[in-house]
Amino acid sequence: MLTIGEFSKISRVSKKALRYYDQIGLIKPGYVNSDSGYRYYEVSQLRTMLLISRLKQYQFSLPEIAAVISKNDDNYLRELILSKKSELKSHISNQQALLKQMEQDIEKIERCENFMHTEYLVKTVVFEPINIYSIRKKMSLKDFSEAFGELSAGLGKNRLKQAGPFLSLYHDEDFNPDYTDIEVGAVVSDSKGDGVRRLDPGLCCFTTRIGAYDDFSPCYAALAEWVEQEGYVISGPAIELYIKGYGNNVSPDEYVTEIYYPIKKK
Amino acid sequence: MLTIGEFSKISRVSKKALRYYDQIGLIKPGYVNSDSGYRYYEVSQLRTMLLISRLKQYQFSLPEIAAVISKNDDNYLRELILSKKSELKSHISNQQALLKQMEQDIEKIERCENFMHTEYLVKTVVFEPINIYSIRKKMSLKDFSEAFGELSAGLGKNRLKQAGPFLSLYHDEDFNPDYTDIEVGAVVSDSKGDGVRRLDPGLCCFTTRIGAYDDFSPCYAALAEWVEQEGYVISGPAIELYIKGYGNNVSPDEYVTEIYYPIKKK
DNA sequence: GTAAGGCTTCCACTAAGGGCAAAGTCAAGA
DNA sequence: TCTTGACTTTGCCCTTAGTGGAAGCCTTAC
Repeated sequence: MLTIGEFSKISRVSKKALRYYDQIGLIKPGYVNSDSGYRYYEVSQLRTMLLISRLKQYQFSLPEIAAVISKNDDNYLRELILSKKSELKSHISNQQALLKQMEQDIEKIERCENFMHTEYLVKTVVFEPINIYSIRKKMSLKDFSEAFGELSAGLGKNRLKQAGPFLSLYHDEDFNPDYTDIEVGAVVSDSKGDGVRRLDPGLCCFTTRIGAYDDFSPCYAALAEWVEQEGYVISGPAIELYIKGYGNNVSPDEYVTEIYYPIKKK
Repeated sequence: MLTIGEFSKISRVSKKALRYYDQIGLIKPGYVNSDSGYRYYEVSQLRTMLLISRLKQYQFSLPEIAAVISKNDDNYLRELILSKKSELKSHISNQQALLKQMEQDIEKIERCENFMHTEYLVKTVVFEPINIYSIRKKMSLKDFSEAFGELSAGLGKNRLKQAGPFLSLYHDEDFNPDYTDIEVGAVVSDSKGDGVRRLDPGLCCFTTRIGAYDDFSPCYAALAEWVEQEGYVISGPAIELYIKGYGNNVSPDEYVTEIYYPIKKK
């Protein structure tokens, strides 16, 4: 049997962590002296501890690791590693996209351009009423793209004829990235049907953004600045119109999105 | 001026976060009604908020972002982005190594091998006394490789003749990954000199590990199991001998390391 | 027998906010 | 002018995976 210090040294896990793992029931010492409270670990527990450390490297949470250990089912573990693997993969590709953006920003700074400042031409328009088929729900921003899958399925099921681009409306009061009140939709020719409604935002200001769906915030900032300057106020949820996008077989650099804010005079 | 809710919606930052940023002084609303405590933001602050969000994506901590904003120096920002970029790059390559290991583990499970179980042949030997030049200090495990640079420099400066492999000793009581008491050294022919000492661990058990310096824990576990089984106890700090390694112009897969534990009979 | 070091528990703290509650404020409609 | 409902305020506790320190027992070596 090993004292906590010996076990800590061999397994390369801190004593503090070992006590914590004991506390949450992840790995309990083989024997605890009930008088002194001293923990004594079996040498065989080193294997378990090793597995824990490995899974921690793999970004498993402690409850997940505890589940793996208590189940002791290789197939379950395999599934979990596979899912973590794909999670990690998408994480890596996100980070690689970030790297690219960092490089662009550095170039911008080196060209002495005003960092973060992109010009957007803002115009007003009276948004003509359209009929849309839409699904509105609260979702995490991560699930945004999935919603369009659901939308397409709904279009087919209801035998609706798409007559314009996909779009989305941001209804949230009180922004929260994990729980956003979004309505995704598509312009349809029909004016009746399940999920079909009339969209009539009236007077809007809008701007056109060309490029991938990475970071629309500068557009929104530009619109808000314009609204303030021209003495309007925003009077409804923002509308994004995906003029050219994912479905159009063009590269993300050529995506075209129009962003509208319904406005009225102050 | 915008209420916190409007500012939140446009900037896509939660109200909670905005209040928190106000509290820590990262971005304070342009005007606060001193009667009601209501926060009102300038439209122009959207640009600042955008910068904050961007830097947060880049894994800047909030104090780092605050420094960027208060300094308002493009060159400083550029340096910081550059350093975050290289940090992120090494992070990505770590994660890619993890991916590879995950794949190996999955294969192992699919071949129905005992997961995490590698056989190591453990033997005993009387470790003949050697002279080593060494540097002992507490360091983070991340700085481990740097220590060998320092060691090489020290060897040259003290005109010592290297007469054997590099090695390291793990002195820590109470393992702590950020602050480990490690002695890195090299076998030398001289028996006197600054930093030169005699290493005489006596009876040892040891095992040989072939492969990259990624995860030695299974070796340590195997050694500890052997020590227990054979009725010994560990009597000194572990020693790693880098027989073939970084300096030897071989691929990491062919690295050879011997790991020793000084032991005595119980 | 004693001193040193090892072990115990308990409390506070981390980063970046999220959840919730009670209470105060604002603007629009009656 | 009043009321209602939406909006905002502060304050407190909670999150992950532990770290740090303090005060006080317990073991072990000499």
